Amino acid sequence: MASVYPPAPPVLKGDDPIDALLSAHGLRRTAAARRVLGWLLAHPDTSYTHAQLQESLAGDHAEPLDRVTLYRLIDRLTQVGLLLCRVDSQRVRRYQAMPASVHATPHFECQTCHRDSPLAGALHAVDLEKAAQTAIESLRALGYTDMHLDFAVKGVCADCATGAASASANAGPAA
Amino acid sequence: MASVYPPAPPVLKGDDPIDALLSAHGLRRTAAARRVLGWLLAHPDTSYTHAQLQESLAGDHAEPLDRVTLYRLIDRLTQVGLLLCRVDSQRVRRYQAMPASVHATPHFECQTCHRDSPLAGALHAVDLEKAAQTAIESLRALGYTDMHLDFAVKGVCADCATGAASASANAGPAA
DNA sequence: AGTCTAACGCAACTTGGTTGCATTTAAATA
DNA sequence: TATTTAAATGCAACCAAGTTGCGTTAGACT
Repeated sequence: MASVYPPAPPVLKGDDPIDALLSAHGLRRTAAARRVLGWLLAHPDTSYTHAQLQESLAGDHAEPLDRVTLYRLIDRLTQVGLLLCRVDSQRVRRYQAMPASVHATPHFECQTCHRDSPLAGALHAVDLEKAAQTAIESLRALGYTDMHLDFAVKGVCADCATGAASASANAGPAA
Repeated sequence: MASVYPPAPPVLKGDDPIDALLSAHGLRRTAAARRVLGWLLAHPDTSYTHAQLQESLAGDHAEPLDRVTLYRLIDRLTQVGLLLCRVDSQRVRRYQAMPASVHATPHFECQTCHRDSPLAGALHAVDLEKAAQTAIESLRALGYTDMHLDFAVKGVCADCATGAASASANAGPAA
């Protein structure tokens, strides 16, 4: 079948950026992995719980994707650094496609829709990072290890505070 | 019996600082409340899980203090502002006697012994607080609500990094 | 002393997450 | 291309942290 269209590599197998990412991190290119990573990459800057992910993925296609498989898949993606995992104030884990720079960069995290956005201008981000790095270095000199900066303004964003809140609070900003 | 020593009020009932705190916050002075709040006030700057608290309290006295009672007691103490509650990276809640100022004050949190100490000198705390407050104000002007600053350097402190780690990791720095 | 309600304590339940194990399948190799 | 083999899947059972319901105990306020 494929031989009828000889030199047409419109979407070459290894070309797909998601497949490439998976392989580059030593993971297999399975249907589940493609769906999860693809979905999270398509919805950056927002974090989702295991339950939200399962629901969103089930909504798209038919097959609901096993609970445990999703847990393990998420674990693997997180371990290789493709996902970022945070624990929210309700103590559930939220996952997000790994942003370019999270650590030491001031963010705003909306506690309702769970979007997060960098606080570039407002607060002098660069100065803060520098000050923080200095602090971390001096602590390291004292024997402290494994340090990272945890810096965020948390609250409810304007969208959620007005009226979109009810919708966002329930299902997350999936749509 | 008591009338034999007429004017001697060595430890007047209302005088106990813990009882005073409880009453001042509209809580009853029960044995359990006294034990929990007393213990946490005696071990400031460190956060404890429900399980650690239950164990520590059982160690002191005899009666083990019911699981659910402790959960509800901790909730009440937190709601009235006597305790501070955080969720750690293992997604379990950790409680601590409310420090004078937590919000907007840079802290170091040891992920092993769960002591936390202010980062006063290292990083220009005052400048940071000011910058952060400015950022928060400008966000508020945009319609953002319920904001607070979440600012900490997390890592492993020198004590835990060297050798005390094993002991601390298991039971916390209770002793 | 008597009343009223907060706090207690037991049992049952829920939620988010994990473990064991047999089956499937991507990918390395023959 | 067929064979091998270890990673990934999916089901069931399990676990820990936390919650809910409800009858009982005991502070606190008259």
